Amino acid sequence: MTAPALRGRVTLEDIAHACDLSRATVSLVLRGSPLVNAETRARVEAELKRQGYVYHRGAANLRRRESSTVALLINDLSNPFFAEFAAGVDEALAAAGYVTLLGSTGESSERQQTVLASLLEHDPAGIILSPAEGTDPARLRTLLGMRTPMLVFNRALGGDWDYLGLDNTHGARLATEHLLAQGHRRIAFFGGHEASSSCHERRAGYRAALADAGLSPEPQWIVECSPTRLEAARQTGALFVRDPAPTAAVCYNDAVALGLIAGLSTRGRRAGHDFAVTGFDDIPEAAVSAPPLTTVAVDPRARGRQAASLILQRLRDPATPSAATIAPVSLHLRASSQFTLPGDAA
Amino acid sequence: MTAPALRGRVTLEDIAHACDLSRATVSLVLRGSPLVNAETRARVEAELKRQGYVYHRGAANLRRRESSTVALLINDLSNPFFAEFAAGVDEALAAAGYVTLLGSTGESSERQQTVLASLLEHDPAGIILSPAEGTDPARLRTLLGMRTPMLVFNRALGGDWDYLGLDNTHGARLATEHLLAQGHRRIAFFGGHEASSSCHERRAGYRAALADAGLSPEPQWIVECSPTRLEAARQTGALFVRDPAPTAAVCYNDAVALGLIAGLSTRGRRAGHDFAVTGFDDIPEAAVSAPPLTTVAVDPRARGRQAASLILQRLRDPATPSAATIAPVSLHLRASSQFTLPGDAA
DNA sequence: CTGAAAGCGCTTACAG
DNA sequence: CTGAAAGCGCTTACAG
Repeated sequence: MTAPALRGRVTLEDIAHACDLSRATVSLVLRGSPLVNAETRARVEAELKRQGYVYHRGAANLRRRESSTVALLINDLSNPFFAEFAAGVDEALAAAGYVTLLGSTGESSERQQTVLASLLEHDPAGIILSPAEGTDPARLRTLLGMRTPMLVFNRALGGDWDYLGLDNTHGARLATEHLLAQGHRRIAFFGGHEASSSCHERRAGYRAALADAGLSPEPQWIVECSPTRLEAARQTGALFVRDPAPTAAVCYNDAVALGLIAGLSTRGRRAGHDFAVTGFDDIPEAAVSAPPLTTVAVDPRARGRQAASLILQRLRDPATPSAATIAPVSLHLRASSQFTLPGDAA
Repeated sequence: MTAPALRGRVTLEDIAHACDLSRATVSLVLRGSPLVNAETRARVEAELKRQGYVYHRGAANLRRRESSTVALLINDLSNPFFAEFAAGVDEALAAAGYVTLLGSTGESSERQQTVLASLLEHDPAGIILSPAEGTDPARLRTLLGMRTPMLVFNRALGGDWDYLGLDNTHGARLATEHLLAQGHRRIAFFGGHEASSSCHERRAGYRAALADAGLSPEPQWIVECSPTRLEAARQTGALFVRDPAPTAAVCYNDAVALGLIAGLSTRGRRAGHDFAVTGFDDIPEAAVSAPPLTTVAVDPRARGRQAASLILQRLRDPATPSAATIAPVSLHLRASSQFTLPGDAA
């Protein structure tokens, strides 16, 4: 089997010629102008269909100095959090008549510069960026200039870009309060790197909840590790090197929590029985792990829709106050019904 | 905080004017022509940087009648299979200098028509489509015409489009042989709809493996259900209504397998102990379910890279034979080490 | 109600 | 080595 023969493009000129009209009139038909005679319009529309005309939005955008695309730059779609976020962004952009230009940084700030430069050449009306770790705002600004509005998601960069963040502090507080309500008093914060803003904020929420309960964490209860399942499993032992050992842990995210559950199991402990664990993100795996994980639901798809509508609003009205002042997203705890703990009040 | 003042676009004309040159010469510099005097080139490059020039690829593409985008139409990024696939596509397209235009059909053939029409107006060089269920090839062809090459992924549509499919038959055979090797003789095929080509093919592989072992399935071992976790859990009972009941099931996909595991648990049976289950896809949840699932690894990310390189090859050489003749992807079984079964040879 | 003309930002033969 | 001119497919005042 061979490829079908490709045909050349049908242009307005072709339609105009066939209808004995000028390009201008055909263009008016396309754009739904009321000036055009009804009979003329009908003739043109029939011809458009007959020749299989496809509007060349790029040419129109060039002439009108507009753009109908928005660039979406994320870490990687392999991460369900970003995949859901991207799905939400695309859904809302499509509904508004925009097309999503996709780019992945792979969590590398170098690649981020390259990919962003490439996307900018496609003249997006706006940009939604979930910044790679270690992003330098100054370099970003140099690349971006002042032409294209950008919404930063998930990781604050400073600068005067719009920003949509999760209320990490509040989320971690919810998780910590959940464990306190179960009777736990020796609660660890497990995973993440203090240098990242989201980890920093989550730890703050954790400390605040403990402080409200008149508690303060032992230093050895705060354990750093890369936010991956594997690293978390490897670092599990760090929780138990010194007494008093914790009886529960607020984890930086679900990946870490799942790794911790595995790590506990290796040590003969059963999560949800000997040791309580909470996650953050509510990734699909959280619901099917054994036991199902109590976690902070972030609803990344809704965040995506929200990000899209923020950037669209900015495009409509460039003078609106920056979204950096918009209240952070509120989160809720999705507690697993199967996740009950023995009273372990120390 | 207010939005930064947006500035107008810097064009070749601006650079040319500043350097006392014509647009043509600046264009030659951009395109790396050896004709340009070295000193002139240096001056232009400095000025490009100074003014923060951004190449307008759309304008260039219009003039050159080229395109540097590829449209990717998938069901929904919420499905990790498609998210991984999309990640692979984007990775390979970006490496080749293309930008991905994203579109989601939500498994609706109506939306597929709408979204594809919108993407076509952005003049993609090619299209990668994972078709929605119930896609009508004739309507697709009407919309597409003969201008834009398309690669169909995962679900055969007929027509003379390029096609990349999984070797479903082989995968299901592997899963079935795995269960046979464990000693099972009464093996069900659970989930999916016969009408879908992938389900049809997987059942064929299952039957073939059984036939090779001198077995043929009882009719009640073939159970239809929608390929979702919930439906699978609901349909679990259908496996046990009549004797002889199966001792194992080859599931249509991982979602169905996880639903079946839940359904078994409701009935007091333990998957991997009283009843053996295999999946298909190797989604991330498969590894963390209890017990971890033995499944057919499809490596959707590699499929994405493959799809991208096929469409790129088609763009390079429109006359290459259609990929419909390309050998289907081979699959392998990812057996969970924790998944051991009692000998249950009937 | 319709057409001629100019122009969006670029490229590419063709001269010189 | 550099520039003038035409043109990609469209839109939009401006005439008529």
